[in-house]
Amino acid sequence: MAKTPSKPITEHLAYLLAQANREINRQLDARFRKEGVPVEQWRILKVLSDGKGHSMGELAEAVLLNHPTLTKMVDRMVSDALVYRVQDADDRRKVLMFSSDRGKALTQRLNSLALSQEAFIAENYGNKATADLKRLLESLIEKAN
Amino acid sequence: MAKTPSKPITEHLAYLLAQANREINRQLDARFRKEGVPVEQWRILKVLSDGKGHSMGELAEAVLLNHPTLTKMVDRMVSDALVYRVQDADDRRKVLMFSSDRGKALTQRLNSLALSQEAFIAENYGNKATADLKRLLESLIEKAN
DNA sequence: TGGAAAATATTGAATATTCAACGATTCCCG
DNA sequence: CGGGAATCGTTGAATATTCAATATTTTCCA
Repeated sequence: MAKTPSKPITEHLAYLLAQANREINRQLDARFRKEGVPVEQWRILKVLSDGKGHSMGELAEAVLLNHPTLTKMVDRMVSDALVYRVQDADDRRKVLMFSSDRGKALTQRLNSLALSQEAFIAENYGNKATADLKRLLESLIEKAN
Repeated sequence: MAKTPSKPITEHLAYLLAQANREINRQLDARFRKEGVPVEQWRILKVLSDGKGHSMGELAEAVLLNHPTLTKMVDRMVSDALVYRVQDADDRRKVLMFSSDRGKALTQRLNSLALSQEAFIAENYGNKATADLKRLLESLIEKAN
């Protein structure tokens, strides 16, 4: 009886996603290095950049962090005067997060770095491939929920 | 002058990858729950399942962990008698990792859980979409290196 | 050949994340 | 209305990850 060669890990979707995510995230992190900001903080700032207050729960969902992790990351950002908390008057269990002026200024610089990465990818990987990939990812995410 | 509405975060490739990765990884983790093994350990076991010894450096690369993290995870797996270390006779700086019998048995159970997830995805998301997505991810990873 | 530089893995300290429990507030229904 | 259940966010302890430094071995070239 022959050994059944199991499917290589590199053919698993879960692995390919992890690998691609790691690589792209690393490149983005490298660009953000000079601002000294992790990618997660950019996500937070970006979500808050609409000027509306967002609750911690909303934020956690949007920026792909679980609650305690977000709480502590926000603590750091408050220390850095990038964001601030306001208790929601309508539902006093909630805390609404806002971006400070300093946070907004940083957001713009980070946005620009992120856009430049997007442009770099589109150029090296191809516009069509990039668009196709995004579409497939969106659809996977939708199905997975 | 109108406010320039910045590109929503959900349109950034980096974000879509992070989101998809998080979701798929969660589902896989949920399946592995009953074995009490994190996804990273499955990757390690899977790479070692060829029976050849793999150095820590090789492994770290293959399983998407950096060296110190891998060292400590391997420590835990050695405690659990899933893997063991052997100093490489040809290059004594290196340590070769091997899977124990217990590790191999666990690997099979995990492989089966992972395959069932793959099947589930292929079914719900579509065979063609899954294949296309994998192809695009492989190509992105290749370009990104 | 000798020895500086590179490669490999680990360690310890600092940092970050997670899990479970908690406190406060709101919801809901009997 | 009253009070138990659910929701929201935070905290503290346990765990995991990362960064910088280290020890060991090999490589290589002067």
